[in-house]
Amino acid sequence: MLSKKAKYALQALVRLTKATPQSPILIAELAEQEGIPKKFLEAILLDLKKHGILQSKKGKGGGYFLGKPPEAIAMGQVIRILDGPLAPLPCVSQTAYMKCLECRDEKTCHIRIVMQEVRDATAQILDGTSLADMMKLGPQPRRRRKR
Amino acid sequence: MLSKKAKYALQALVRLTKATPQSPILIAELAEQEGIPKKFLEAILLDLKKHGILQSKKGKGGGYFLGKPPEAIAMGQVIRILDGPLAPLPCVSQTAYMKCLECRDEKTCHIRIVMQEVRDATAQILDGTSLADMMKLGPQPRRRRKR
DNA sequence: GATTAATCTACTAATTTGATGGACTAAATA
DNA sequence: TATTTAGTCCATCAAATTAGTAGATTAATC
Repeated sequence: MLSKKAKYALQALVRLTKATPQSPILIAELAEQEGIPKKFLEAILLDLKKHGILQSKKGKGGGYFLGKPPEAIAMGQVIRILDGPLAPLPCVSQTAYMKCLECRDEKTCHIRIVMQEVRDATAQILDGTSLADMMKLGPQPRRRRKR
Repeated sequence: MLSKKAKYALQALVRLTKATPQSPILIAELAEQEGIPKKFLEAILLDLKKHGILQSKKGKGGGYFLGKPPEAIAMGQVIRILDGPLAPLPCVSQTAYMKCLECRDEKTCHIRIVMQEVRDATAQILDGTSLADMMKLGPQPRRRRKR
């Protein structure tokens, strides 16, 4: 389940596709429009900034805007920043692999094999969908992407 | 991320494929073999029993065994029992749908559309894989199932 | 009726999640 | 350069969830 943090982040990013370095959007504005506690959103945006997803300007006329083109911002990356690995088990994570403590033979662990499939399917969708892709989506489901 | 509860449940179920009504397996035995706190496992098995996944016998010669054939036990069902809906957002859950509070138009919510894809892909794998299927899996990935 | 083993009730501890308050820093501008 | 604006940093907090424990009870077998 996605945390509120990640969901707020995605909501904010959708809004921020309308921002530019010349006309950034205020935290307060985003918070109000999306019904997100301002202080909470503040921490989220800062986190995204530290990972290069966003940039910001201080002082009058300041605010937030995208740190790179929406084509280069993958949903998977955003969710990992806020919620950690996509994998349902640490032993199938690509970005934060950790061996199961008592798992004697990982290669034949039945549970692991299924969870690996789940992780791959999830990652394929989320890493294969950029912010730009998402903005283009309509009510009709699309065909599965290749990569 | 799968909870320990769900992971323990799956581990126990793998072991329980070896049990029969005539020779059930003890909670204590399962707990020791899998390194699961006994009392914790107790609650998990009871929960699975209440949902028809397991059956049990009390007294000497008692223990747990599968409540239905392993072909009829879907991974998705087990995980839902222990961890709740598979969906990353309540608004894309088939089994526990809940509208987002401030989402004005669900049909065009970009986030929802992507999360719907994730839920569908996850459910396809987990509801399409029975305990029997899982036991058959080897290190080689299989082709995606139809349903 | 003694033993075995699951069941039920009720906690408790630890961790994570969601959120808040206030001081501090950098940029713009009057 | 003083003031205002708006992001940054730090510390803390409450609620919820997750993980685990304790002890009494019930049902089956010998």
